[in-house]
Amino acid sequence: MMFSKACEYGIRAAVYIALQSLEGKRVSVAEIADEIDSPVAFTAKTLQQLTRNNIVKSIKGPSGGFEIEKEDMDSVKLSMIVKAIDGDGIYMGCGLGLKECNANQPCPLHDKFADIRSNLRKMLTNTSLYELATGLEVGLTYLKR
Amino acid sequence: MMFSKACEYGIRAAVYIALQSLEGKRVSVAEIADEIDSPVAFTAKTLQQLTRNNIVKSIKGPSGGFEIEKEDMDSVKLSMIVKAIDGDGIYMGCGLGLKECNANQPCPLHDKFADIRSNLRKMLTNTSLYELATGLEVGLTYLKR
DNA sequence: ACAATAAAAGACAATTTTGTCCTATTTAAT
DNA sequence: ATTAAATAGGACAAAATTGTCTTTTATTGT
Repeated sequence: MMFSKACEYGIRAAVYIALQSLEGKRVSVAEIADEIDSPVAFTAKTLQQLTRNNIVKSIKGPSGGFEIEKEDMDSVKLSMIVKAIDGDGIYMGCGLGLKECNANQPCPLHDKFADIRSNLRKMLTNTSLYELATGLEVGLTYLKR
Repeated sequence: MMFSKACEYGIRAAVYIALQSLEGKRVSVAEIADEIDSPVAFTAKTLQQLTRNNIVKSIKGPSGGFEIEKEDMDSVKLSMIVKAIDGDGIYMGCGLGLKECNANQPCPLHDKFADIRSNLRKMLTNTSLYELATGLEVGLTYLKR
């Protein structure tokens, strides 16, 4: 709706990886896809984007899988995941798709959107994977259904 | 970015139609597409959706075209256009794509998104075509570039 | 009645997104 | 060294979105 499917899967996957990493567990794509209810192969592709962007760490071979260092969890923000997969158009681009839309030459929605996009940008840049993972850990939030 | 291309064109087209209707002018698809810088045939399709939803009025034949009654302009809200083309998922659905995401079983972003989506919904349901068209009329906003 | 004009409708094409499958590469364990 | 387990990468397929083109329908003006 707001993000692409790939981005939705990417965020859910990252949160699940973080959750498991908090408990010192490394997870496979198969397990991730199962736990976040997403297509395995497609999720694998999406995870590749995240590893290339150093958002999650992948280890090949037996007992390999995905993980996120505990000390990185706090510095990895949602905005980094979204940007890696969808780009920053959601919170940077014009709501009506104009190339040149700014305070000087605003589209009719420019001012109306300003606050919303600003809040969205702030939320995404301030929310860390750690925060999301701990919410899950405590059993307050869910990744499927 | 936020809306589909069809929806972007739809909004821009509706605003342009409203602007011209304010001056008592009826406009053709060709003129609309030219003025909002969009593909003609595709814009025509999108306009069909708006006419079916009684958001704009279309008149066939010579000196026909699209228009919006002045008295309707104020009651036509952005949310109606968006809903007619993209559905209401942007401001009603879950940010992470979960089917069942609510206060009881929230996704990790549910609370973080609550305000943003609520503001977006309010903005869309409160903003009328009249308001947008008059901004254009005064020369404060733009529909292309 | 006829010709011209404009939207409606439908078939088709291109592109992007979403998704699958097979092979290659890396690594751990025996 | 060999085998097995895991991600990486590439080719392909399906579906959705975006876009074009042609024909039909309605309406106006002559």
